[in-house]
Amino acid sequence: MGTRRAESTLDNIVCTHDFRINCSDCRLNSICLPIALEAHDIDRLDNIIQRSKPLRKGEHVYRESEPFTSVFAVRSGSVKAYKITGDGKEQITGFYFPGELLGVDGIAYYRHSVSAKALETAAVCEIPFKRLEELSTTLPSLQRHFFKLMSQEITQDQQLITLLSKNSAEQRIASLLLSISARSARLKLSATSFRLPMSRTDIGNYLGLTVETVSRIFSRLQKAGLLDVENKEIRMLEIDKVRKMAGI
Amino acid sequence: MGTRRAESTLDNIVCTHDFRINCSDCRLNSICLPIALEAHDIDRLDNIIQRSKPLRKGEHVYRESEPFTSVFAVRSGSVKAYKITGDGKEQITGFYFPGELLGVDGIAYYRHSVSAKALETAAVCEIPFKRLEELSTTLPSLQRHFFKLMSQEITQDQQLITLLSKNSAEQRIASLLLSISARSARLKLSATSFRLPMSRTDIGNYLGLTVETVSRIFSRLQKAGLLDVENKEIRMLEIDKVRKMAGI
DNA sequence: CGCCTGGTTGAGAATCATCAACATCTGTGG
DNA sequence: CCACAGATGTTGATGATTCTCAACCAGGCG
Repeated sequence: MGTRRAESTLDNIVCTHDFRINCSDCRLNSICLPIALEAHDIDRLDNIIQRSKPLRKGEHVYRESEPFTSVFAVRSGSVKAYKITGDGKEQITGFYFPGELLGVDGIAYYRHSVSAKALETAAVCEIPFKRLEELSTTLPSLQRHFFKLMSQEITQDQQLITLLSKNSAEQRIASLLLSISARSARLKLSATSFRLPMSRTDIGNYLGLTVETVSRIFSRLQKAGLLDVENKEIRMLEIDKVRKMAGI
Repeated sequence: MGTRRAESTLDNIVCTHDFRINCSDCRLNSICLPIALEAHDIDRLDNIIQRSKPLRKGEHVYRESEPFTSVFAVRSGSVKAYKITGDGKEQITGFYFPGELLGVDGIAYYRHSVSAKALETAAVCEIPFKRLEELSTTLPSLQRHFFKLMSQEITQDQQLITLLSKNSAEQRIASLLLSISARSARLKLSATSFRLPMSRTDIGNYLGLTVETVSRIFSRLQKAGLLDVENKEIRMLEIDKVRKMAGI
């Protein structure tokens, strides 16, 4: 009951105290921004990146409608992006894990179109966009990589659109679990055992479901023997069946 | 019964026969790609743009998983983007009207992640991406404009996500109508009277609803006096009530 | 300890999907 | 120009999924 499975949490993959580590040494650099760069170009990028202090749970990386000045890479922990709709409701548009880039939504209008806040203790790298833009003009591979990241954001959003438009509650949950599983694996962590950093309410919000439905489906999947759910700790016992359920 | 309201169709705003018109003379240039450019820079962009022959209804601009080489600007008519999901279903991810850019989804993996086909007779400008990229490095305002367009795509997708996640069938339809109304207005056409280029099935697919539900809601809005629906011709009689219904 | 937030479970209600029948529109060939 | 066929759209009856409301439980923190 009281035991924690801390070894599987996503927020421990880099030491959060040593936030001065630079891009060349960062163990995330194979999935983060500089993937396409040569060593000496990484240093040039490294010079413009600002490493911020760890954020505590609930603290904002940036807020909707704030002037857009930077994009951010998650170093540890996790972040949710959300916007407040016309009628005051929250809509979560994405969850971001270590190595993932957030904030590109702000480029269009020089303002952030969503807010981003830490789901747990988290650290982010801040990359001033103006300087990134300047650097891009002299480093074509950086420009290309940056285009690629924005395009990935589009592809992801479109996947979510499909999920919301066509799939049942069960399929949505299964897909989210598989997505988090894949990201956990990308970080060299377990693909079958991980901790959900977000609340059930957040999951429901993101997937267009109510908390109750989310809760019921977790229970159902557990009863069916596909999952072992213990609060936020998830163990996927039958990942193939989960895949099938998600429609893959 | 037999009378057409052809004056309001979106596909007539430029002469589809004269597809050799260049960017400087194009009446869409204030909303299309070169918005941020000086006259002599527009010429440089103009040189790399290829104008294609008009597409007939159902013809593809590009197909999912084809190698990505170009982005496209709609000159006349309209286009839908869609992808085929794992289990063989179609999911429409967007509708594109004159002056709008499509194809940026392909940048990430050098392949198109969706297919795009003409909803009616349509003409598009093809912009080879490689040359656009090269030109971008010497024209910062073009690079910035291009970032902006990709970012807009993200913002739009996120709006659709919110729509699908939080809103009722009635609200989704109302929102789509308002979106098309706004785009019609941007093309200097009527904001209250326009022709829907897509089928009811397409609308349902895009909004995550069945055809029947779409049809019923059109009927309901007509009975309530908010709309005048005559097949694909829409007249918005009470646009403020539609706005309220959409939650704006 | 008790409060408060977050999560679970149940019963009933609402929305939307499904199935089915029918109407209308489009375009093709006579 | 008409007739027909297939596609597209409308309407109704029924049913399933998910939401809403409500009660209850568990864990974390002052």
